[in-house]
Amino acid sequence: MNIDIPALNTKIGDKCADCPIHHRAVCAYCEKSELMMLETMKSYSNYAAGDTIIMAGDNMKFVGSVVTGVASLSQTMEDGRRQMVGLLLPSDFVGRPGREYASFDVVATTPVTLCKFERKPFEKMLESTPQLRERMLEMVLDELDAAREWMLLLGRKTAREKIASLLMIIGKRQNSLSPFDMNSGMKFELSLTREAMADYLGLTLETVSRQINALKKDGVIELEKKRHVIVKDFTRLLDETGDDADGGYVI
Amino acid sequence: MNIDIPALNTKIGDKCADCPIHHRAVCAYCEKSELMMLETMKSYSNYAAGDTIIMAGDNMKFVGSVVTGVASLSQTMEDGRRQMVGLLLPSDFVGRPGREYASFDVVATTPVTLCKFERKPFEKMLESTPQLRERMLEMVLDELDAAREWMLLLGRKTAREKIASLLMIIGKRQNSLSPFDMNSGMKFELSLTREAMADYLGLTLETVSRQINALKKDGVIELEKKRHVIVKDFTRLLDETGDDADGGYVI
DNA sequence: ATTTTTGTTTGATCTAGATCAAGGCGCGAA
DNA sequence: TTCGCGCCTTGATCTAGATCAAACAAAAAT
Repeated sequence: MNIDIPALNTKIGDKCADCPIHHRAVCAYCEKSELMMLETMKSYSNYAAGDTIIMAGDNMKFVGSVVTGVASLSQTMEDGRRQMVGLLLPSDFVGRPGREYASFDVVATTPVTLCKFERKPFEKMLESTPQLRERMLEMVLDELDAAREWMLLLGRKTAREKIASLLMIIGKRQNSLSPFDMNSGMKFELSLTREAMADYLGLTLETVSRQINALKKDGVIELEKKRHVIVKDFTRLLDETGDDADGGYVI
Repeated sequence: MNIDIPALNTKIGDKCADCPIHHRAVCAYCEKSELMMLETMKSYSNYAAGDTIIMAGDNMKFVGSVVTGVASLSQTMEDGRRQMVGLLLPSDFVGRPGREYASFDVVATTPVTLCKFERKPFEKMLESTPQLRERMLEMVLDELDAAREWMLLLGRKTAREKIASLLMIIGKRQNSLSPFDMNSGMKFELSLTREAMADYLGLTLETVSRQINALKKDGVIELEKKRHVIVKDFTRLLDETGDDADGGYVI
């Protein structure tokens, strides 16, 4: 078997024919689902907000990608301290080919639809499809870079910088914006609770609340309905992240 | 070209015939160096402590692996705040096939010998050698897991837990120990300055100094010559990390 | 052998963010 | 329409770790 899969080169923002989502990676194969179905046994699952999709230590039966909703990748210490180590938005890949057991919890933050493939058949496909493996490697390298950016945030940024960075990342991602447009404002839904944000940023929920309201008071953002953010002053928000003006934020 | 490279399955601790180091990944190809030399143009470089090996933004001319010494992967903010995002010990891979530019600084912490391959030929080899790509993917997945473990440390651990975790990681790695032996003590060289440790842990050097001396006073470790650590009570140190007794620390 | 330089310890003080403690504000259920 | 329950806000207080400031130790450099 050696099928040419042009969709492998799918970039963020391209649409996949089958799934109504922005695919950047693996689920791009859905386009070939008639072909792949046979051996990958694709299926969809829905999860309610708060559901644990995968627990650390679980035997990983499937890999897949997020179709709708937001899930989080997190770690919990025995005494309850929790750290989110990844945010899974639509098009993000879930699971690890070649890994028998999960290292982290995957929890649905909002209602989530997942597009699943059984792991074993997927791994077989991976073996026979060099482009897929290549794409996989590229994807994981991106994740690694993102994780390392996040380490800077966790280790060295102030609470305000952390919040600004989070807003930038989610806003940009949701608006599928390149690093250089939008000098005007942007508007997006922040589908995380204050607690989830705190777990992501290594803060307490009280500090998150205070900092968000401080940014509001300072006229950098506006809030409507608590979860809808309007960035009034984009350049200012970027400043507040503490990052170099040019770089990064392409997650 | 389709050479079988059994060394690809080299595990941590196995010796490579050519380089006098423990290879777990790519440099395992040195075993095949006669064959590969032609197109990969392997070479060695030495760096003094403090030398910048690669700067963020540099055009990456090579990939390679650390043969001797310790290097660090780090990020610096405009105002000088620095966060280490990875520690490169002997056998660790440096660089990113498929990436034109470096995302992070690589700095020699101690004198370092690097085994280098030009990136382009290496990438070509990667294309023609599926096992190599597979190995590469596995390696990057490990790094990603390690980065995420570190995110928990940075976001949620106390200063004391951070120090204990660092000592565990370096000690275990240097002694090539599996997670289950050594109920007695262990001894190792801690080749990082207090400042480097601080940059790694998201602390100040004063706090690092105080916490190390606190662990000494509490009888968990002993110090000889400032950079040589003797872990007196291994179980105790493990406790102090805050981690589950069983898990992880296989970097 | 003596001066620099570079790294480490230790103390005193300060502060960002944590912790503790009420209230408030939707919103779905009854 | 009111009750209850998840979120969110806001205030008061506390504290781990940062910051500031010396002095000390060990290794280079002269």
